[in-house]
Amino acid sequence: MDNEIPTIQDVARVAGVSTATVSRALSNPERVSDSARTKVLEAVEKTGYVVNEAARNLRQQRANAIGVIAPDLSNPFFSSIIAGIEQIAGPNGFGVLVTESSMTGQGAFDHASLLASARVDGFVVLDGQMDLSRLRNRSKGLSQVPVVSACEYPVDSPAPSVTVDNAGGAEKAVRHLVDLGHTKIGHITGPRGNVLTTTRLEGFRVALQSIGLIVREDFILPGDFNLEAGKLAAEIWRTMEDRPTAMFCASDQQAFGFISQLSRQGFRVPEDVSVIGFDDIEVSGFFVPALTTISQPRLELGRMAARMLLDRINGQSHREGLHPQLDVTLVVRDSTAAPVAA
Amino acid sequence: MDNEIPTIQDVARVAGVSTATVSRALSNPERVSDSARTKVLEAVEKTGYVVNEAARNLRQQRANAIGVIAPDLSNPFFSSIIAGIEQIAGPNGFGVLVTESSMTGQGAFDHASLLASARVDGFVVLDGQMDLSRLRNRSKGLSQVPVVSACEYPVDSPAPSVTVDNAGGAEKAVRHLVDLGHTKIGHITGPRGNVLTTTRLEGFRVALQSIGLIVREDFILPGDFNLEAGKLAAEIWRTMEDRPTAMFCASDQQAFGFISQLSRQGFRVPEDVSVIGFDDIEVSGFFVPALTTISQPRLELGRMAARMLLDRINGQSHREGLHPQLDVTLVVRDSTAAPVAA
DNA sequence: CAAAGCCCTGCAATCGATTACAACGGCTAG
DNA sequence: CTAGCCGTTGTAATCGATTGCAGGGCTTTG
Repeated sequence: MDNEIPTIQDVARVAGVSTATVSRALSNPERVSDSARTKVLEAVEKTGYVVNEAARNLRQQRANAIGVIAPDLSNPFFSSIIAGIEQIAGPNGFGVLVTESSMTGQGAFDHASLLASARVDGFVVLDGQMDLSRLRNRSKGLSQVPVVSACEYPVDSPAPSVTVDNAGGAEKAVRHLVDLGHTKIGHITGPRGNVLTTTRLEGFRVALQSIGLIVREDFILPGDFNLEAGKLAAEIWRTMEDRPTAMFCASDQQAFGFISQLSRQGFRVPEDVSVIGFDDIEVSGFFVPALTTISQPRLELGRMAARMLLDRINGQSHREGLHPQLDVTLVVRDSTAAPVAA
Repeated sequence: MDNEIPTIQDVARVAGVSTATVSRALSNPERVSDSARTKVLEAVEKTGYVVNEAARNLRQQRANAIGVIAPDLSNPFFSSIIAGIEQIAGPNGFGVLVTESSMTGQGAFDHASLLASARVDGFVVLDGQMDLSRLRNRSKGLSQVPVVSACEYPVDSPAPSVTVDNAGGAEKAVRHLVDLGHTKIGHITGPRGNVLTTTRLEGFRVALQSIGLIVREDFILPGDFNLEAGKLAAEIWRTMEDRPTAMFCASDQQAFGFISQLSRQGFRVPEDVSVIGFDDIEVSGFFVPALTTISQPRLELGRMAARMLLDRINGQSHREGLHPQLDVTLVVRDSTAAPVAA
């Protein structure tokens, strides 16, 4: 077996045609004759030819790859989205380069350089804090840098984005708790400055008001999306004189931290306090108690973001609108129940 | 601001030197004069030049990227490893392309093609079931295809790998349970045919025997690493006439599924049965009850795999041995306790 | 029957960086 | 004083695929 990698020259020689014909036969099959096409395909089969992407990328001035900028790779929430991106990008011939936002500025891996260096044709950004303004444009015809925000998004950016209905999710959560009979409902927020934090908080406020309940500011605890934040919030809840009987958490992880810490202190969920999360990550259905939560279509989020980005890269503009918003659904499990009569 | 991307020609013109000098000044700074170097660096600064990777890759016949083949992207266990790979690859100028094994054969994204097409220089394989034999060699000087297995590994492959001491972990788990006073210890295995499954099972057997306990085959339940498998095992445990008082689970996720299902049926952990997991994923410390488990250094696993692969790609051979094995540690939390006196 | 058009194909330029080779100036040693 | 060497620099070939342009053969049309 020959160990050398065959080039288009080899294929051309075997097929008895020019390299131009080989190239055309492979990328524009309808532009060559039937006989040429079959000869080329046979030669490709025989030689085991695979296109050299580096050469193609150089000539075509595109990378056939997209970058994904995620804030935290170890968070299971993001990995599903990335899987969704993969599902679309791969079959379209695009590679997916994953980077953590925290890597910015590390050697040649600054994200701006990643684009400028022709390594990727665009980005899916999962981190709302990213400063997109520094990205330079590489592809000539495009009016804007090919970037699509998913999930989180910078508030003032003109970049297209795909998100979920965060306010609607908050409302569904509140309504569920109210339906169970709760009136003293608290909220643990996400990190300060995050769009998801503000939209979910706002949705929470609006929902309470529209139902006719007053919003108690002391029931709104500052937090983060991670486990630790839930734990800290639990400590605060414990010391409150007048406690909420139900908590709407900004993320499932946060809810886990909250429940975990309460259990450790001898409280029980949902008997002592109902808890509802947001995200519906895989483990939520298997937590103890199984977590009631707002389910996000994470895979679809990634798939749609990838589709939108590929469209932009290919010059087609917003097939599905500039800012599609996906629906979320309430998943009722065991962490919420009617409040015990006082 | 000029919207065109500057090339090495532009830098050469601004600096008043040839492109060769620019190239040398950037990649072999010691081979040019001080004056030339400063002129070049200033010109780079002024133009905002970033090397075109496609051109470099074509000329140098390498991609400056590595591929990661993971069985399941949504499993949080793998994402940490990928983060570790990123940490090493990025600062070394290597991109990281992530693919799921399930994508194999989808369009141009067959993994063999990925290598042959000069998109990546090598692979970190996280899936022990992968057939590595089909990968073709691209880089001339190398004796073997640059592949490093991490975590899981094909049993008969000559490829280097970095793993953890699975048997040792199993032994630590068993010893912990025995120390607590358990004698009836069961095990839920991983998926059939997986190396981790067999080494952990074997470690479990050996540990029991060396302590002087007999291995009860009916206490060994077949499973998988996922949540669902734990749930199924719980159903079996429930129907057993003579139940183990402690279960060693092949993964944390599996342990969650097991505990979750038992709770739902009214059993309590660790009062009715002690449970110990394997992996120590982030949520384990926040489960209810907090999970006792064997902790794997996942980030370090990824970092070391990346280092080994980069060494191989650069022609240096196995700086740290062909098959390093990292230690695991026992983390005692609340899911294990002494058995209640019968 | 000739002019015009179309389809298919090949030639050769091109993308942007790296690098083998040659040239050149200055220095040292004989 | 000159041959030889070294350090520095530039010229131009090179990587492999794509694609503008032109030419050859065939069909269509006036």
